[in-house]
Amino acid sequence: MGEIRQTAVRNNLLRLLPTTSFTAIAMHLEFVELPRGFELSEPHEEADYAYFPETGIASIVARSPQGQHAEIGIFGRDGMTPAAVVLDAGSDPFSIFMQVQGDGYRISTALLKPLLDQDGELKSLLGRYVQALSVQGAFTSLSNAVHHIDERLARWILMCHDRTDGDEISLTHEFLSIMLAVRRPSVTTALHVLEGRKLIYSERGMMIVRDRQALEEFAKDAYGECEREYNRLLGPYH
Amino acid sequence: MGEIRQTAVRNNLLRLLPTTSFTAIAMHLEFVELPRGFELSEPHEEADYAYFPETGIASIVARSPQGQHAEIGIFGRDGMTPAAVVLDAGSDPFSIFMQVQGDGYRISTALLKPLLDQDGELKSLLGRYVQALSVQGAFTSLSNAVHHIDERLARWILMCHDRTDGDEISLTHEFLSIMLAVRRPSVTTALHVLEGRKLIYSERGMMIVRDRQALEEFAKDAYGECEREYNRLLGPYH
DNA sequence: GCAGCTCGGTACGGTATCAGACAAAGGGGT
DNA sequence: ACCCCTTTGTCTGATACCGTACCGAGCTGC
Repeated sequence: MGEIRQTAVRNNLLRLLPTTSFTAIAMHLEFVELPRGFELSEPHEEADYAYFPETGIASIVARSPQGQHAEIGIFGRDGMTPAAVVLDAGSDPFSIFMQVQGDGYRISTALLKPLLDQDGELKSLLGRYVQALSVQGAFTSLSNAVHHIDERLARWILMCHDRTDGDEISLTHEFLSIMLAVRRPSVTTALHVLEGRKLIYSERGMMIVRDRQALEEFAKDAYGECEREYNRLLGPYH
Repeated sequence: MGEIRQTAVRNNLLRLLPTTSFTAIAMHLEFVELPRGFELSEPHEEADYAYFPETGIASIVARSPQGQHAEIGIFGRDGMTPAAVVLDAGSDPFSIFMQVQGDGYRISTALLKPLLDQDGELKSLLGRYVQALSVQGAFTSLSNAVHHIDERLARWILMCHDRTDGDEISLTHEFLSIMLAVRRPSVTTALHVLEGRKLIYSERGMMIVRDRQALEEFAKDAYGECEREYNRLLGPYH
């Protein structure tokens, strides 16, 4: 605790805080490992901690009563959870968990809430992030409705790539199929398409981005809008 | 203006405000007609007014660069726009317009912003609404991904029915097809399915809900989650 | 080196939905 | 009454994706 230098922090929200706001929050931040599968918040339960990832990627997943599920957004060092704290909503109906292992800072929600009430800058910053997140959800919705699987896969890879350091993303097809709400074999064939165009390289349990530029062109209509919105609201994060 | 009695107001957010908050905002509220097609806010533009509908239904639509579009949510007397004011985000990338004609109150965003900063109750209430709205978007996303057209149509009709007074909803198939991001003839056949099961009655330019209970059962997995969340956050609105 | 698991590749038939086109029906204006 | 425009109904062929099943390939442990 205690000694966190803001310039050494990688989480974009923490970086963007004014110095005074940062020092106020920093004394309560605790560094934690975030292993794959770690639950940052459970559906309909009030979270004990807010998390600001430094590395790794978290998934936000909605589930229907009958157990259908779809990913509605992801975040890494660009974001935080839970949005419900910022909106004074208590809980939200989503599963939020680490999909790519990493680490980050946490603060008890009991401590974060009063800080939010006192500090307009903090509130505004996190408010803008919540907007960016909900815009991401909206464009996921659009993509689910109108884009083909391979484009949606490309979009998804790009979004992960934005939030990781190297060009390597390690995930199984099974997992990807859940994220995209499609069959597992559909992921396999969609990956083959991308691989055939030399946009990515893929092998058991992981893939490597080979040509990011071309990947963006392939995803074209599916990628970009919510990234532009994030940029407008909170600047670049990588 | 001046003389708006809170008990006579139908907009649920205005109704839920504590009396002091309501009187503070009420003196700036202006009653306006909201004809079909009226733009409550345009993409990437800062809105001049915030709207609190009393009747009618508004659509929130996301557009991709290449002009694909999909509805991500709707609201009527249960909500307001723009969410961006609440989140200190300036604008948002959506088209928001009246899809069923109605009326409501508006207030200049320049006046609403300072009220939000001063009044914690107002801020909390609208924050909770923003959460409800973004949850609605999330479940739209899920529905787009996993549910069949007729279920999505049923969901959509139910959501409209929640926000209107009678059992009658007047919209063309063309319009519906845009909302659901499907072909126009697909709407026609999906409506036939619902009509065949005697859940609705449909004729040129309008439809009538005949058996709401059965409609909910038909939509089953697609309907209910975000309504429960709204209820938890803001109570019933009809 | 073999057993046993997870993960990935592939195949087959089925179907929901699409793209596009066209015709019939309703409704309003002159 | 008529014309015209909007809205709805229907058809044909194509295709993206599904459900299911099965097998091979790659890791891990002993």
